[in-house]
Amino acid sequence: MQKKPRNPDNFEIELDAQLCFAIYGAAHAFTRTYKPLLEPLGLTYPQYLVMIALWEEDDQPVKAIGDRLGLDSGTLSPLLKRLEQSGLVARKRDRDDERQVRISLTAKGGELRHQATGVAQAIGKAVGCSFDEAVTLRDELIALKQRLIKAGE
Amino acid sequence: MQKKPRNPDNFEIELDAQLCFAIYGAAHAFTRTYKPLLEPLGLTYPQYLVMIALWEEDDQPVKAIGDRLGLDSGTLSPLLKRLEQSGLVARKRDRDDERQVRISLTAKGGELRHQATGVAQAIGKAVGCSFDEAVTLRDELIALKQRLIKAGE
DNA sequence: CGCAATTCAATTGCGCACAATCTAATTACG
DNA sequence: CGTAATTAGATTGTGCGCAATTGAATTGCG
Repeated sequence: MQKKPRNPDNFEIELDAQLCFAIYGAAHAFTRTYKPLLEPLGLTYPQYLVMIALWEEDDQPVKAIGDRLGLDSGTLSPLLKRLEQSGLVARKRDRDDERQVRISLTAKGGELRHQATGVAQAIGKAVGCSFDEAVTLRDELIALKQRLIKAGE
Repeated sequence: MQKKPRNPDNFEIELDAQLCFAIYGAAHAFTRTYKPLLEPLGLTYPQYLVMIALWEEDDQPVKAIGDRLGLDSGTLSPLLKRLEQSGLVARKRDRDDERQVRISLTAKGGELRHQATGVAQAIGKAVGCSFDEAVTLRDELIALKQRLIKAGE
């Protein structure tokens, strides 16, 4: 894969686009790998992320979950309603600040954590690289994300 | 960031989940970075990917574009209709195999390529890492994607 | 105190992403 | 040859992801 100078009359995908495309593809590959593992739990991948956030710390406001996952209320409101309908979480207004809706795990939602342990193991196997490699890649991606966010002010 | 053995009664996000989450976040950061750059061109990011594919090789069947980008007809059909309505591409049945719909650039679609040169430059700047770093990261991601796909048979 | 600005969540609208299903065209095979 | 299997694309339905708007609650400031 050689790098040629940009030539508007002889277009090639630039490295930046290749990198972006590689991330795009890897992200989709991840969600596709998670899908069959999460299906028995009745969760989609973004719902699983929300459950992880709640397993780490129960009874959080929507805003806190959104900050953690980088999602806004337009995404979370319907998603949380579906989790509520599945009987995994409860939604109640904070008494001290009635603007906030606090999300808490139901007994069923808390127990799902045990069924989910197999998921991480299966993913670890599918990732198929060493611990150190995974750490490095994770940190590079986090750094890249930070630079992109910073570049966008 | 220390690694502790898995303990179902004291849950922590596993490295695999952290890696997945990092990719998820980086992918979103990329699309957010592209968004304001592509807006003046009247393109979304997936539409931009399709245009790149067509700038590389004009007059492709939907299937070929889908294979290139990892998208199916359920995603591409409406997307291509929008590109057609924007006057950037034309859709016509292949005469030799009427199952296929060939997508070709209009004059307007071809010219858009010149306006798009600034996009890659801006992304390159936002990515903010060296050429070698970007190459390495790209290749690691491609390898990871391949392993994930392979693990899913 | 009282009004303006801010914050939080919900809602609306648009555009992917993908499974499942459908139709039409082509190819394979007995 | 003719039927079955395959292939291409479109359609439908569900669920994100995000911008923009709304409405209610809270905070800040004169």
